[in-house]
Amino acid sequence: MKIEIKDLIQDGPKYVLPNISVDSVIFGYHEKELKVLLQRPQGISKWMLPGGYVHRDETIKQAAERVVKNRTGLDRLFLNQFQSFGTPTRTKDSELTPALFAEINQMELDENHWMFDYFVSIGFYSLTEFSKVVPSGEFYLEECTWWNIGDLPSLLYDHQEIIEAALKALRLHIYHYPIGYELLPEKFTLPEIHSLYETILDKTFDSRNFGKKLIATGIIKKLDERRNIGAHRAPFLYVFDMENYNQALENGYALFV
Amino acid sequence: MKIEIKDLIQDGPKYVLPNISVDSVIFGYHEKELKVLLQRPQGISKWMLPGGYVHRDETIKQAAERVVKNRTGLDRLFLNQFQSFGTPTRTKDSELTPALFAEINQMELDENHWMFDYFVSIGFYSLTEFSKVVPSGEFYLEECTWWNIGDLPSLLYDHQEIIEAALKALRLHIYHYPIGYELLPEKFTLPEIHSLYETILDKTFDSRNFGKKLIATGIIKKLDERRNIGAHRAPFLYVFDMENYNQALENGYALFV
DNA sequence: TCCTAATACGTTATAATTACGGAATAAATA
DNA sequence: TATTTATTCCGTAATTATAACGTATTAGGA
Repeated sequence: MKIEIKDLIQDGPKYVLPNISVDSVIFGYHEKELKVLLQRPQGISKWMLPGGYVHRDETIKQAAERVVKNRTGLDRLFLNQFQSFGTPTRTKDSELTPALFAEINQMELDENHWMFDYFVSIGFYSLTEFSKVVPSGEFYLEECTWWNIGDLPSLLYDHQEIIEAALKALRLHIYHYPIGYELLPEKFTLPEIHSLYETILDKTFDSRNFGKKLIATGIIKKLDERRNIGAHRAPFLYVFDMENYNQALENGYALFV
Repeated sequence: MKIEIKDLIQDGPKYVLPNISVDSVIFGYHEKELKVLLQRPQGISKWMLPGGYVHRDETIKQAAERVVKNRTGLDRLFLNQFQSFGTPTRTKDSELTPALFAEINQMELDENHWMFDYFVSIGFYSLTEFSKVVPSGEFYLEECTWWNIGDLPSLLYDHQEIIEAALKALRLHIYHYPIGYELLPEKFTLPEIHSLYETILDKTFDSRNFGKKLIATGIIKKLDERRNIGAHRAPFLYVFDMENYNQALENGYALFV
């Protein structure tokens, strides 16, 4: 169900749950850089996470999926709830006031408008294949682009804190569950998946030991093909063994200690 | 701030956030059994987790602390947010209907009463020292007691699922962070903390190796005292080294692989 | 043909973990 | 007083996992 923005502003709680939002930290991986998708609303200098309200007929996870799909176009997602944020003042900001919001939307709205109330936000993070994503905003957004994780702009509300918590959760996740299926092409090389892990964890691993351990887990299978990478020895291609991969997602495993 | 129940039922959203609740899984440990504190409302056959609403001037964590304090009397708590639950139908129950609720409270209230709307619940779990707790209900509760984790009664809503998720989160937590400070007496023996870990993880550990490893982490210190346990060799007493313990809470550590 | 930079494969040294033998101890019992 | 029993406590050997590193292979380019 698509809700008209004017209706939403005026009668929000008729369509969505008041005082609850979902915010998504969308991670992308590209050329050995970990990135986050951020958006900037009209008339505001600060950036924020893609977020939205929960429709009365959907689950919180479906709400997060809808938000991510609107920004990335992707719906086959690795999506993970990691933490909820609830402090009475977390969405107060001196720049983004009800008055400014009213002016931008050319409407009258009072100080206690429902959108400026105490909001508890459920945080999700997702990992997406950077190259498949077409960042797209909505009419109320001026920009929607990727930012390197190490070089973020000034953020609205407590969104800096949310990103940090998401990154921490992602890194903890990697120690127990495999990743890569959503981030790498179907066929990939050992150095590619090696770089992926190094980038996300911001650590280096001995490539010889890394490959040995990863193969030992059984989650990847070697193919009888190589990829031509130009002026160097052609590396073998691998694919994920989805049976073992999914089992590791279910039961967990330890790739590093 | 204490809110009168009649006011809450009639004008809830004036005092608390609508559509949001906090539910607490309160774990207790006693005689090698892991227990959960549950309550049963008047006129209902099913049991439920202690839960409550979020006051407009408190954080979600403070709300959870208030709930736990009301049920256990304890305020020095190990309290951990682990997951939020949000499905439109999660708080529909054929037994606990608005009509029954109205009858119990001797009030008129319609089908769409705010308390029976779609609620998103933020789940917290806490570990408490069983012996210090005095389970106490409120006037609308008929019972409030401990249940063994392996032998739970029939539960209201999705509370069975919430308990399972809490236990999973607790067990994952133990692999990375120390526990015991809230659960054991100030001075405890190696066999005592050994049993605690075995009970919570539902696994056995070699007592000789367990002790060696735990001492090696530096989070406990041996005293020059023994505890008289009757007909057997008196075990040495230990205390937590709070500096190392808190550092392990901050940075994490691996006691088991 | 040789050089360079990357992948691929293997071996060894070190560290961590697990398994287990057996002494010490406190109190009840014969 | 000696024996039994259940438990704590200390140490060591065997096994396994991890980390460190050496070197062969291979593609393109100088």
